Amino acid sequence: MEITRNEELVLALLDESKTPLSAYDILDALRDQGIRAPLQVYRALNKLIDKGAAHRIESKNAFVACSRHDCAGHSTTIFMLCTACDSAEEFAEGQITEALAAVCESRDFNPARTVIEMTGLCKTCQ
Amino acid sequence: MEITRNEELVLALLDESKTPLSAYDILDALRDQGIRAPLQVYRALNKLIDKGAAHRIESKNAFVACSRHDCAGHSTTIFMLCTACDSAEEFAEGQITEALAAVCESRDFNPARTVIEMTGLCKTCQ
DNA sequence: CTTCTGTTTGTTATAACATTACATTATATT
DNA sequence: AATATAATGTAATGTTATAACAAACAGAAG
Repeated sequence: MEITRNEELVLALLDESKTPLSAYDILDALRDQGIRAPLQVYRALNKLIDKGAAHRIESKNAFVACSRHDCAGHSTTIFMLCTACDSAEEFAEGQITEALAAVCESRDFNPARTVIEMTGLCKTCQ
Repeated sequence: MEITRNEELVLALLDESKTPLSAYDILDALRDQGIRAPLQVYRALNKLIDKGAAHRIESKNAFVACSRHDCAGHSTTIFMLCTACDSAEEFAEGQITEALAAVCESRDFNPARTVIEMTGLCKTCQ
């Protein structure tokens, strides 16, 4: 799957950023480079998310580049979001992925997407 | 802690509803009963959430009544959200709560709030 | 009872986030 | 070149959430 110019711009920006960016942050940052409307940003973000190259942080309405190899893979992503420095640390944890899978099994739920987000203070900020 | 009139209206509506409601759904439903502006709804919702009487579903920007005794208690709430019937099933699972606590411990993260939401097909709909 | 204080309420306006609809351009295949 | 498909641009609009301020209310202190 090819990456388009707009996707490339958005992904590069997310990659450089130390914190999650809102769609409108992205729009503002890329006006020079020809991004003029929200839709251009949302389209690029959605494609990137489909490809596993970016994630949406639901509890912030914001977006980050995927920090792992390629999150299309099948373990559940967990985010630790710091309210002080606004950092977003991404990781996976086999035990939790499995525990959730077991719960779905036992309750006959067929999950398409799982969101795990913890908000609080990171190591540095507490 | 007293419950105010607006909180009562909003909570009663959420309690009756089989599915999560957006703030504007609530606003529309309660116009007759004197709710006229978004802020009245958001204020009530925030209070209810603080009291553990309601939850916000981050991945839907919607709200539900707490279906358990009183979620101020300290296990993490998990939601299973069905994309077909729009149901939201709430529950807790000790193993997952503990596994997340362990991860926080090991990474020196101090969590204030944890969101776990699984979106997919419920038992009935799949 | 009345003054003070803090909380809840109401209202308007506006900010922040996201999508619909439609016209256009690019690409790739036949 | 003709056609089909995907990507892009633009304007308008829809949806979600908060800021700022004024007013009403309730309880405590004098």
